[in-house]
Amino acid sequence: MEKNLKSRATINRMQQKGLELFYQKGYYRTSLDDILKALELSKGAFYYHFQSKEDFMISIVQHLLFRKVYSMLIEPIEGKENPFQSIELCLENALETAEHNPMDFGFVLGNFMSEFNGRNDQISSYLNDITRVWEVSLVTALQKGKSDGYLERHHDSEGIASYIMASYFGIRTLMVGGNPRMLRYQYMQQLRTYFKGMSLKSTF
Amino acid sequence: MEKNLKSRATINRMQQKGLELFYQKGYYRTSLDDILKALELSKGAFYYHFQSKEDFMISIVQHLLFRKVYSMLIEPIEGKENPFQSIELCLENALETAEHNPMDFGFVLGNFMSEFNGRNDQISSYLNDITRVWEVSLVTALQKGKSDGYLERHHDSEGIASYIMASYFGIRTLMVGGNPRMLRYQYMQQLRTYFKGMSLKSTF
DNA sequence: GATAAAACAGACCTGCCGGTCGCTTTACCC
DNA sequence: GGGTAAAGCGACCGGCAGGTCTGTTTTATC
Repeated sequence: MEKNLKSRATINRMQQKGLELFYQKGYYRTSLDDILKALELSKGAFYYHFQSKEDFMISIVQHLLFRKVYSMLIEPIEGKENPFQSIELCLENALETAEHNPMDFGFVLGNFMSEFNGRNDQISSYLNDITRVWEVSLVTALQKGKSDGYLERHHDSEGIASYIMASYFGIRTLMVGGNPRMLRYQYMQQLRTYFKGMSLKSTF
Repeated sequence: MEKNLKSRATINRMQQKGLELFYQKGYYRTSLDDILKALELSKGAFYYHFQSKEDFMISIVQHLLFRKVYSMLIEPIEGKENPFQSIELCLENALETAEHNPMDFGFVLGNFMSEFNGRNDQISSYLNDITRVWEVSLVTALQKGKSDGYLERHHDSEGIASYIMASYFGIRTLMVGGNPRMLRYQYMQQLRTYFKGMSLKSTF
């Protein structure tokens, strides 16, 4: 294998397993040895590719985590006609995936945010960047919805976006300890009620 | 001072400072030495009163944390007439307190839930107990609201309660990294919109 | 003021964690 | 196929964490 390719492959394996274990056990409770043992790699290999555990985490956030959030929550609503319908479908899918995941520990982004908030400003900052991209995507969809006549102009797109995000963050936390199936159903039902009150064209 | 009283006083000081630091830095990142140093107490004192760090945390959850959640989120809505109005006011107050707290790290209960979910079943269980008490209180208020003609009977009280809780969990997470003042305003605005769609007697 | 229990002090143990460093192996190039 | 740099190895280090244990101080009781 080409050297550069091998390097990238190793880095990728480390990031993948790192995200997996950090998500499962939390960043601070997961040691590098845990990750390296699972990959059958050594400390030397790790510190050849990364400067520190923190640097490693940042690379995971910026690459893997961002892509994960993007493909799951942002991309599915980009450029769609009806914002309410597309957001609803997108969240429904996200919750369904979580529900059927026997190893679900909540919303990755949300977990990391509460783990790093106030503890590590740099990582928090990168996590907030992702949140902001999601927010922008929701606001854009809602604004477009106004142009296309799905939503009255007087509504606050930013406010709606924040509310949607907050509710999703929260329901994912609740789903871990509660009945995921029921909570997903209840959540979608209430989200529809919420949307219905603002929607012009009744597609419900 | 009477012995038993002194014991209780020390235990209380430990729990208070423990909750404070666990909230600020997280449970796993806070060492017993951190807590004991802040209190000018020794390991001997700690292990005289508690069996382990975990035992200590459980006592904090069951006593301090429960009371905190109860007085802030449950008691204010108990026995009130208009459920929407009382819930709205209660959450408004909670968010305002958070907003003006320069050392805000999010919703205590939510942070602990995402820290312990999947890592420590026992503590998670106690945290979920608190969540459930909150849920029951919301459902009760909503059911009473149906009797008193504030809410149509066909609405799903449990679903509404879950949705309210989820949104609060989430907005508190977002407030740490974002603009708390704006987020609080947006949240309350959207909560009112959500309630408005279900409310019979228009008190808004 | 002697006594016994309660309350606390703090040195110490063991294990782990992030990080270092000198060395070996692997892959490419001429 | 020997040289060279990338890639990887793993023993080791210092620090700190939870927890133990022995000894000391405080407090109530007689």
